[in-house]
Amino acid sequence: MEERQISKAVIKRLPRYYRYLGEILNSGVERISSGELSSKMQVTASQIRQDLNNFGGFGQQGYGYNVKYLYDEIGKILGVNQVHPMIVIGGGNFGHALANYADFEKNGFVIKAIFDVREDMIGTSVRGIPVLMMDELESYLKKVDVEIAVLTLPKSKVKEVANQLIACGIKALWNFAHLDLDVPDDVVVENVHLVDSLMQLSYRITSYEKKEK
Amino acid sequence: MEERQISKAVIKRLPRYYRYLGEILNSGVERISSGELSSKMQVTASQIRQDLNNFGGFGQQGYGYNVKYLYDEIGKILGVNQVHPMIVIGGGNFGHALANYADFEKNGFVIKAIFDVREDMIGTSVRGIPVLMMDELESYLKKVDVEIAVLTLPKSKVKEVANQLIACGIKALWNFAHLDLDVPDDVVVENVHLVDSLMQLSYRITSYEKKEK
DNA sequence: TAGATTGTTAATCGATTAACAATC
DNA sequence: TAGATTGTTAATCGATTAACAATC
Repeated sequence: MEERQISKAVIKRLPRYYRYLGEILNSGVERISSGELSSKMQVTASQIRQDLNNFGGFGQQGYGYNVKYLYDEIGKILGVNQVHPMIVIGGGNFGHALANYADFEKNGFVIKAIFDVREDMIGTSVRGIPVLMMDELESYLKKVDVEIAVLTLPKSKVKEVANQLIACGIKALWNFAHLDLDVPDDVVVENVHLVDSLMQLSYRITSYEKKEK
Repeated sequence: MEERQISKAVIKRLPRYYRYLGEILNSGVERISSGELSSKMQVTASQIRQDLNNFGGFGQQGYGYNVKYLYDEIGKILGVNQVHPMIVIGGGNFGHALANYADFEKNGFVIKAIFDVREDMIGTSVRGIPVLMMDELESYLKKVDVEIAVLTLPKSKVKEVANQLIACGIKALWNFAHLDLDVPDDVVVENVHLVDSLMQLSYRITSYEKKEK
C-alpha cells in the first residue's frame, strides 16, 4: 500500500531514459552500464542509479543493465505496457493534429473519438477516428471505457467540460488550455502550457543576450 | 554583465505568475500582497517573494505589489514586451495548429512564415501566413529577421534542418520533435515532448491506482 | 504612530553527487 | 580470483520555507 513517494523530478526523467533505452535497444546493444548511459544522456551515472533504485534493482554488479529488460521495466513503471484509451475534446486544429500523430499509439495511447460542437463535423473522421458531437459525450462515456480526456478547447469552456468529464468518471486530463484546472484528489491533470514554454524560451534568449553585452 | 544565475525552477514559475497577474489586472484589482497571490496560486508567499527578489524589489513594505507594475516587470523579464519573429518548419497538422493559434501573437510571438517540402502547398497560406518551400529557407533568412524557429517536422529530418538553421544564424529553437538536439552554447532549445508529458500522466494514473489497492 | 507587508537572512528540507562496500 | 559495476550510504549542494528586522 503506502509506497514511498517518488519525486516529480525522477518521474520527469523516466520518459527520457525510456526513449534512450529504446534507441539503444534498436541499435542492437544488449547491455549497458550506468556510466555509458550517463555519457550518452548527459546526466550523472549516480543519478541514473539512484533514479532506477527508487523502483528496484534492475542491474547486476559487474555487468550493468540488460537493455531490453530495463527498457521493459521502465515501460511498466510508466504504464506504457498497457492500453490507454483516450478521447479528444475539441476538434480544432490542435485536436486534429493530436489525432493524426501516430507516435502516441505506439506507446499505448489510443484516441477513440473526437468531440466537438460544430455541426458541420457530424459524420466526419480523422484517420478513422470518428468526430462526435458534445451532446453525445455522456452517453458515449457510459458505453465506452475511456481513461484520458485530452482538452484542446477554448479557455472559456474548459472548466465546464472538465467538470462534466469528472462527473462521468474520467480520472485523467491532458490539458492544453492555458489555465489551471481545479480537480478532486483522485483526478490527475497534466498540463501542456505552450505559451509558458515559449516564454521560457524567450527568457533564455533575452538573458543570454544580456550576458553577452 | 555577470549576473547571478537564476535557477530553472524560478524561470518555470514566472509565466504562471504572469498569467495570474494578467487575470487579476483584468479583474480591475490594483494591488496585491504576496499572501493573497499565494492563496490564489497555491504556492507559498515566501516563494513568491523569493522568486521576485531574484530580479529586484518590485513591492513596497506595508502595501504589497502594484499589479500592473509587477505584471509589466515580469513581462519584461520574460521578454514578452518585445516582438519575437518566428518561422515554423513543417507545415503538417502541428505546424498548422500553431500558426492558427492566436494566443502567441498576444505575447509578441509572431509567426512570419511556414516552411515545408510539399510542392502542393506552394502559394498557400494559413491565417495570412505564407507557406514557403524549404529550398527558399536560406535566402529567406538572409532577407528577414527571424529569432525563433519552430520545429514540427519528422524526427528523421530535424537534426539536419536544425543545423541548417543554426548555420543561418538562428539562435532559438522550439523543438516539437521527440529527440534531444545537440546545439552550440549560444543557441537555446526549448523542447515540447508531448509523448513524455503523456507518459508522466500515465505514470500518475498507474501509481494512483496502485496506492488505492 | 500602529499595522501591514516586504526584502532578506537563517533554518529546513530535498535532490544530486560522491564514495565505497557488496557482489556478480 | 580480479575487475567491473551495481546498490546504497554519506556528503554536498541547492531550493524551499520560516522568521523577522526594515520600512512604507
